[in-house]
Amino acid sequence: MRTLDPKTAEDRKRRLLQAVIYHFMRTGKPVGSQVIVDKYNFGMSSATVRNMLMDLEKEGFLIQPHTSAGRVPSDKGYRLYVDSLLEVQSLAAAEEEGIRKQYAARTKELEDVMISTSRMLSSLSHYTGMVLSPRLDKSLLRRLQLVPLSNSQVLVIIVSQTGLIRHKVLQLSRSLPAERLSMLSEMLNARLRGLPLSEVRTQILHHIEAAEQEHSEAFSIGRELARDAFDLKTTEGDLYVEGRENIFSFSELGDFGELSGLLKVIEQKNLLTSVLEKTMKKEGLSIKIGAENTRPELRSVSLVSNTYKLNDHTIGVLGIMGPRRMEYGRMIALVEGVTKIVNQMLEKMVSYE
Amino acid sequence: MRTLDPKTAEDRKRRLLQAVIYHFMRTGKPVGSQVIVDKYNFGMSSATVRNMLMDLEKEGFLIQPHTSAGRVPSDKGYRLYVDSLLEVQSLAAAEEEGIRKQYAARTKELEDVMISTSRMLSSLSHYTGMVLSPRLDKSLLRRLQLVPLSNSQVLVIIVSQTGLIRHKVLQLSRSLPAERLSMLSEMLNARLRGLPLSEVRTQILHHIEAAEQEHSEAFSIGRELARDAFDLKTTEGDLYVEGRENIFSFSELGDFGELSGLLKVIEQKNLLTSVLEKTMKKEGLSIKIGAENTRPELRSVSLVSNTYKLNDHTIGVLGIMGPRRMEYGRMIALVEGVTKIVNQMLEKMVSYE
DNA sequence: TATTAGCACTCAAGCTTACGGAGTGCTATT
DNA sequence: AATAGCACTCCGTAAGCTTGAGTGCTAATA
Repeated sequence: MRTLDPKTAEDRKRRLLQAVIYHFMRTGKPVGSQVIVDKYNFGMSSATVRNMLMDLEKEGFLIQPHTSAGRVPSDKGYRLYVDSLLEVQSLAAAEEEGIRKQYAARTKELEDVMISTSRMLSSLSHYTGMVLSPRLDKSLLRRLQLVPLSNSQVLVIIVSQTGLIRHKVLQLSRSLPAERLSMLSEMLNARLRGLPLSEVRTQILHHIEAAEQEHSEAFSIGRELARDAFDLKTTEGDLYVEGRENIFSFSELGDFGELSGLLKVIEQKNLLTSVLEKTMKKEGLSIKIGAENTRPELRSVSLVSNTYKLNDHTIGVLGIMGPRRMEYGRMIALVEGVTKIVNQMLEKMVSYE
Repeated sequence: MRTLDPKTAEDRKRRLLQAVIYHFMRTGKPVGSQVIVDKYNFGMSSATVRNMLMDLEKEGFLIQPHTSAGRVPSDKGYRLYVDSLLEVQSLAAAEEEGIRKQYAARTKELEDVMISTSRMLSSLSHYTGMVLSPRLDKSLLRRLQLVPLSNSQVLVIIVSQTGLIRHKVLQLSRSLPAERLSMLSEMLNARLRGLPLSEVRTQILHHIEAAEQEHSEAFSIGRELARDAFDLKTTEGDLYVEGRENIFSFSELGDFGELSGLLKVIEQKNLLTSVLEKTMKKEGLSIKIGAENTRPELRSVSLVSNTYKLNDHTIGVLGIMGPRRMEYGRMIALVEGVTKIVNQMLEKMVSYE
């Protein structure tokens, strides 16, 4: 049995890589040939292992921090590990049920779901949990309500089909009696319901123009509505982040500057939002390992995220950010499990309509 | 002129302390006797300065990190500095006008004011800006509106006199036609307006009981309203924090653990809220230096905060968190200036009513 | 021909030593 | 009371040394 079947040899190399990555994930220290021999039963000497490690390094799956140190997985190594070596676990039924219960009953509106979800992701992973909520302008209008606050102020309430609730105070240039306002509210509500919010703006103007003859005051409020309340530039998806403090435990306390850069990205909503939005481009699970993230500040972390949807339309992303050496298996299972639950909750929420 | 008037001597010691603190604030390094002689014109030799420094240390105003190092101000030293040495500057009129403009026109509701204010504090101080918004249960009800979302769901909108807007989705146990709901909405609105929100809950039940004979359905929704929407335990003052990332530049990159603890406090809303609430107990400017903060994690930072009010009632706090060696003069002026502006804005907002 | 044992080599990390500099406290002097 | 002078302390840094884990290569082996 001297000569090995090349397939077997290749297979063994894979298993070795897997062992190295696995060990590194647990310890965080470069892995040497001796440890492999000691702790994993490959039935060969350290010298042989070393030869194979050299091969793996030449192929780019491993990296030596410096000559005569053990090996550390490269991004490419992790990638292979994630893509093929890993048998994807799924959340145990009991575990999933547990999560479901945690959501409790108080998730009637979308914001609650978002908050609970980011908490859940963070506390179960011990990393940082993130959820990007649906963009308002992509949602359909479920209800529009004008509430008089004073002679010259109106509170505009916008409820989207997805359960997002937004409000905005409008300063009127001319006053409007309460009864007229509530009529207007009903009128607009009836005509605009079900429209995408991005179209509401132009539709308001349209309807208002038609009504202009009848009630000139409607014209002015309509213009203000369209301009201020439905100016959706500012209504990009909201970001919910939980467990930022965990980056201290997982950032490998490398150097200070790196940590600081990471913090800066995590603290700034717009930066993190744009990162997440990128992963939303294609539906489904996304894993970004180290430098696969475009932002250089994120080169030492990995992102596991998934899109969630409603009526077969992708409407948002959720996921976790952790160290590159995370237990991808568990994390993938977690993110997928939570996504599943969120999808179901959203569906249920809309069906109440 | 050998023998000095004791008053003059004391005065000179004060000025020396001031110089040490001033210098330390700029450089962050322990201050030695030589530097004082070189850069500040006290007209005496380093030996004399050393003697005085020893006195100041014995009195507890200065600390030596270790034998044969320069001196560093103690909390007590900063305290004296702040309390008496410091001539409080006020914001230049032009500067104040600049801030006022920054607030822009889009601050019609309270939340906008809070957000803008925390941003303002952070960006002008380069530290971390914080605002604690009024507690909802302490405010008066300005408007209550029920909006039908579906047969079994009602959106409850609560607008406080201070301009706080809260919403809550209510799941009804029995359905209610839209017209009846809007009548109920108007009825409650008329009767409850102006009441403190903390009383609204019991009042709802009261009014509902009276109406029970007429409309039994009102009873059930009223109970749900009182139980869910006006359960104000969860409505403690909201916290707005901006510029967390700045703690990296001011935390003197001491040791890692300290920074991590600080981060943890800053990240957790409830912790930071309770810290700020403490400073709210007595009205007016509050300066907490280092260990004067009860939380041990905050022992290396200082807090400059001020209460803001409406109708002579303290309703919230705003302030900054920075390094102990901050320029207290400028920071105090900043916090006071911003408070003044916020007070005025709040007054104006309520007057729209 | 794949594997192994053996060996020389490398490098990071930790420890010791040396030393310059900043700063002090004390004492004798003015 | 203020100062000059001096011995001393301690930090920080750099240089040298040792240790140990780990490597790559080569020659022997089954």
